[in-house]
Amino acid sequence: MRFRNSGNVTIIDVAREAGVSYTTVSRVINNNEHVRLPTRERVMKVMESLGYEVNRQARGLAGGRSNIIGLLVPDLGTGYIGEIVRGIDAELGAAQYDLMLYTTHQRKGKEASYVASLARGSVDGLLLVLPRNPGAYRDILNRQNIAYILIDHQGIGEADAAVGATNRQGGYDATEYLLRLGHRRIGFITGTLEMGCAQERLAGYQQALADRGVCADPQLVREGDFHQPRGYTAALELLSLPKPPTAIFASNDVSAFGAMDAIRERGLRIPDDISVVGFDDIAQASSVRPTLTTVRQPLEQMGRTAARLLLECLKNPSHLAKRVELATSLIVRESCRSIETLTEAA
Amino acid sequence: MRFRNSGNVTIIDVAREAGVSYTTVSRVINNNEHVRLPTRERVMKVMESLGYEVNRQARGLAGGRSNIIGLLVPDLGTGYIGEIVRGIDAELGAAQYDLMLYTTHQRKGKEASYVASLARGSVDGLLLVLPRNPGAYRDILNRQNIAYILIDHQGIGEADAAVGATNRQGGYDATEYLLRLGHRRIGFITGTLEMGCAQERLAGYQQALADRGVCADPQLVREGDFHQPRGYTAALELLSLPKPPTAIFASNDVSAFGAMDAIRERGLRIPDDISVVGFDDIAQASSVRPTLTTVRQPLEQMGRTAARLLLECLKNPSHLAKRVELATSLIVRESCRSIETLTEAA
DNA sequence: GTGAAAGCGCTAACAG
DNA sequence: CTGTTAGCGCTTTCAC
Repeated sequence: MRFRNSGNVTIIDVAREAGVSYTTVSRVINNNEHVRLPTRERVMKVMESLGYEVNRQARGLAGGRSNIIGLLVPDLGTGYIGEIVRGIDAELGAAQYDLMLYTTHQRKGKEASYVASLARGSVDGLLLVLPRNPGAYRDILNRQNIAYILIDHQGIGEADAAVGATNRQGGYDATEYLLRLGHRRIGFITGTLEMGCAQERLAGYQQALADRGVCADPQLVREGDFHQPRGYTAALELLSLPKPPTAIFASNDVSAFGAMDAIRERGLRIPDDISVVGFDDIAQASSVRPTLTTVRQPLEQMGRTAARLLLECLKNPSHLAKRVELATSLIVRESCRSIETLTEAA
Repeated sequence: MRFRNSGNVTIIDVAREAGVSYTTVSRVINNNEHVRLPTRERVMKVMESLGYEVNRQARGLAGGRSNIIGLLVPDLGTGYIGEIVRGIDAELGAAQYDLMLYTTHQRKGKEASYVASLARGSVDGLLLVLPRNPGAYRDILNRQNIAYILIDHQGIGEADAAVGATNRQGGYDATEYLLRLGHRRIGFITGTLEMGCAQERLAGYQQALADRGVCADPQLVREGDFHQPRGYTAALELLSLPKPPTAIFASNDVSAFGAMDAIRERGLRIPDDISVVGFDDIAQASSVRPTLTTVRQPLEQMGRTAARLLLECLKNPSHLAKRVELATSLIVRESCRSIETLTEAA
C-alpha cells in the first residue's frame, strides 16, 4: 500500500543522482543565489530528467506558508465574478501561487465560518469578493495575522485593505452623458441598496442631476437587486408612470438587460424611443442588440490589483492596509440617443 | 520571526491540555473508533476551547493525501460553468474536501501543463470540465495513478471516467417538439463542432428530421461557436435565406440569445413570427423576454455526480472508470409557437 | 483503548 | 558556496 510514494521523485533522489546534498537541491529550487552555476545546472538537469516536481505540502509545512491564496466569492453565476477571477488568476499564477476557491452561495453564515476555518492553516492570504459583512470576521483575520484584501466592498470609513471602483463617479458620468443628450426624465434602477457600491452609484446619479439643476423626481428611482427579473419589472413600473422617463440607467448590465426586455415588450424601440445605460460592462453588454452603453468597471484589473496588493502584504507584512479605487469609464455603444433626434422623429 | 506559529494550536497542545497522548487526539480527529467515549468527549471539548483546527499540510504530508481536489475549467465567463461548480462544491464540501481552481482560459497548452504539475503532489483527484484534449495528458494521469473525472466531454470510445448529458437525445427532443408544432423548416446553429457534445446535438437534430421524413436542407444548418455574436450572425444568415426557417434551434442558450437579437432586429416577433429553442437552460434563459424554451442540461447535477464519482474512486481505487450520462429535458417556455397559429395570423 | 516512535518532503538556521 | 541538523504537525504501524 506504499505505492502512492512510488512515482514521486523527491529532493533526495535528485540530490543523490546529482551528487550533492539535498539542501543544495532545495536552494536550486528556491532560486537561492548561493549555488555555483555548474552545480545549479547539473541539479536542474537531473530534476528535469527525473521529472521532479516540488511537494507543496512538505514545502508548506517546513516553510510555514502554503503558497495558496484563498478566494471567497458569493457565487459564480454571472460573468462579473469570472472577470475578476481572471485577473486574480493571472497575477497569482505568475507568482506561483495557487487558488483555493470557496463559494458562499449567498449564505451569510457560511462566509464567516469559511473565513474562520481558512484563517488557521491552509492559506497564506485571503481575497474576498463582494464580502457582505467583513465586520463579522475581521477580528479573526487580524488575530491570526492573516493578510486579506476586500474586492468591491465599499464599506465606508473602514480600515481594511480593499480595491474597488469609482462607483459614484461612474454613476455621475453616465447620468451626465444622458443629460448632455438632452434627457431630463432619467429613470434609475438601483442595485441592492445594502451594498455600498449600489449606494454610491445612486449618489452619483443624484449628484449629476443636482449639478445640472434637474429636479430629481423620486418616482423615477426604483429599488432593484442587480438581477435581470427585477430589472424587467422595475422598468415596467417606470414605463407605466404618467410621465415615463426617456432614458433608463440601470445599476448593472444584467438589470439593464431586464429593462431592455421590458421596453421591447411595450413595443418601444431602443434607442429610438428610449435610451438605456448599464453598469459593469460584462462581455454580454457588447453582444446584445443594440449593444449596451455602459459604465465599465475594470473588473479584471481589480482582480489583478487585489492580488498584487495581497502578494505585497505577504512579502512585507508591516505594509499598511491600502484602499485602491480604480477608475470606471463610460463605454458608449448603441443603446442611447439624443433627445433632439427623438423629438424630431416625433 | 517564529511568530507565525504563535497563534496556531497543535495536536500536541490539545493532548497536553486533555491529558492524553497526541496519538489519541489524532484518533479523535479522524473519527477512529478505538477511543473510549469519555476520552473522546474530553478531547473534543479541549479542541473546541483551544480553537484547534487541523493543519492540512501536515496531514497531507503524513497521510499521503491532501483532501484537495483540483478543478480545471476553461473559463468562468458564462453561467454554464458556475452551475457545474455549484454542484461540485456542494458534494465536496460535505466530504471535507477543498477545491483548487485552475482556469486554462482556453489556452490549449495550459491544460496539459496544469495537469502535469497537479498530478504530482498537491491534489488527490482531478475534475476536468470541458477538457479539450484529454489524450495529451491521460498518460501522465494514469502513470501518477491519480483519479480524475471528465465533465461534459463526449469523446467517443474512450475509457475515461466521465459524466455528461444526453446531448443527442436533447437535440432530438427539441427538434421533434418543433416538428410537432408544425415547423418544417428548422434552422440549426451548431456549437463548436470539434466538441463531441456539439456533434451529438446536431446528430439529434438530423435524426429527428429523418424520423419524420422531413428533408434536411443543408442550408439550414450553420456552424456556430457557442457564443452570442456568432449566434447573431448565424441567425442573420438563416433569415436571409430565400426560404427562411420558421424556427431556429441553437446549440446553446447564449447562441439563442444572439439569434433572438437578430430576429428582433429584422423586425420579426418571437414567437409569433419565428420560434427559438436553446440548449443548457442557464439562469438567464428564464429571465429574458420572451422566456426561452430550451433543453435543460442538469449542470449542477452533473457537477455533483462527477464529484461523487471521484470521491468513490478515491475511496476504492480499484473502481472501474464509469461513464455516466444524465438525462436532458425539454423546458417549454414562451419562445415557440405552433405553425398553425402562425398561419392563421397571416 | 492508549501511547511511543518513525517518518512524510522540505525549509532554514548554522557550520564549515 | 555547500553540507549538517533540526524540526514543521500530523498519520501510522507497532507495542503495551
